[in-house]
Amino acid sequence: MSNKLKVLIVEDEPVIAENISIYLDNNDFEVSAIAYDSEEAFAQLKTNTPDAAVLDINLESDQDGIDIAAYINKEIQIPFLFLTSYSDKHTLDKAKQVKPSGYIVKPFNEKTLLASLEIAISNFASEKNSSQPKLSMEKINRHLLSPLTEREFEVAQLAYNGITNSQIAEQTFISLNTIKTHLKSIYLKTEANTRYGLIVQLRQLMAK
Amino acid sequence: MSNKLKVLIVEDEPVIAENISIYLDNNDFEVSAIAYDSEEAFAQLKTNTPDAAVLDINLESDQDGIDIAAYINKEIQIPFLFLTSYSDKHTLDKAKQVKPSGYIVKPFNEKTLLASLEIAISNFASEKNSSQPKLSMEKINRHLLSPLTEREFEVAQLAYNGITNSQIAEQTFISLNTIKTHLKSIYLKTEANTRYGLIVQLRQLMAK
DNA sequence: AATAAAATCACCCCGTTGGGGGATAAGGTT
DNA sequence: AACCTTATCCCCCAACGGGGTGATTTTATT
Repeated sequence: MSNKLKVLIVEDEPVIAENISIYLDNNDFEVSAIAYDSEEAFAQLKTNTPDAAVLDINLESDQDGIDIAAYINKEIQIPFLFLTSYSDKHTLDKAKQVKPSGYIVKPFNEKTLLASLEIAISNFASEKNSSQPKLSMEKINRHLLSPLTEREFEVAQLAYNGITNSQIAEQTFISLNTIKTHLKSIYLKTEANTRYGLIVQLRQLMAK
Repeated sequence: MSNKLKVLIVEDEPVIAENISIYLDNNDFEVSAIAYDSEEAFAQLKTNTPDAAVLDINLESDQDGIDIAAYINKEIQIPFLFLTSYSDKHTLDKAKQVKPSGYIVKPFNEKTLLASLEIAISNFASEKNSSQPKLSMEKINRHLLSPLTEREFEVAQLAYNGITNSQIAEQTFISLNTIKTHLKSIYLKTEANTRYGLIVQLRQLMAK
């Protein structure tokens, strides 16, 4: 089995599509398919889901590349780049709405395409993993008048993951009473006064 | 006051830097500064913080563009692109670690630079706003055996924001008992059994 | 018009949680 | 040695939240 990353190319110009395909093939990517129109693109996305996509915006169908991108965001969730001749304000504004990983304007440096693809896939993967955005003690303490101590942070983390005081006590091999003591101190410092208030507070501090 | 977006250029080749600068200036960006080495880059980032940065990787200083990117991530938090001649595996792998918004290889299409900058800034802004990631009823229900009703979702949202049942009751003009009833139903459907368990659950469902 | 689903409300009970104290031991600093 | 912070633990108690059970009204849907 190959561990090459599969890329779908959506490009209505056969010559260009073929070029891209060959270039990707020669550089450690596997082209899962070339779609010359949106119908083919949707079909490929469903049945032969790639790891990423390179999308032309102007296609000779009623649905353009941005529609495909919207579909990807809603149903497939893979990173994608736009590769197009148009970079006027209107097109760009529409492109922004679907949050592409990159936007390359033709004529383009093929190395830019490769590099952008790699970065896009890498960023996307690390974002997925950070779905459980680990709390950073540094970051949180930066926003608190009085910083959390290590133990307190540890308890806060466990509470953040939605477990009860007894479970926290078990996992840390600390008495339940001590957990409560730590939590009291945490509440003082974070100005929270409920456990769920704390979770919300931590979420917000991490987002700053 | 100008509402143009300020961009810092870090590029050790004066000719190229100047070119980029002029091009950006002519296209609705304001070049906050050109830094020819990392020291200047750090200084500019601190004292004249831009909205985005274009970074060359290979600089003639001991610190390269990736170091600058790391600094940006840690201290400044703005989007940035790499614009460089090198796209070998090693450089790319190092670049991946700092999660650039884009990676453009020289020689480059200037329109690609512009478009990439716009997209980068737009994506970054919308990510920041999603710090308060609004819950999507669609997205959550997609992962539940039995979907939340509208009222239930509304209550879940309020709970997600860390307020008490009484406060939820006040805000929705519903009796406290009814809030509790809705919550019971929500717990059944989400398989949570505490309010904070629910918050964690919702966070995870939204991340999928 | 009949039926199902959703929304509204009530009461009881108990467990966890949160806030009030108070206390001792370990580690680091001056 | 004196001092401060951190970490550990205990008890009490009120309050909020979660679970059980039941019931009525409103809104869709057929």
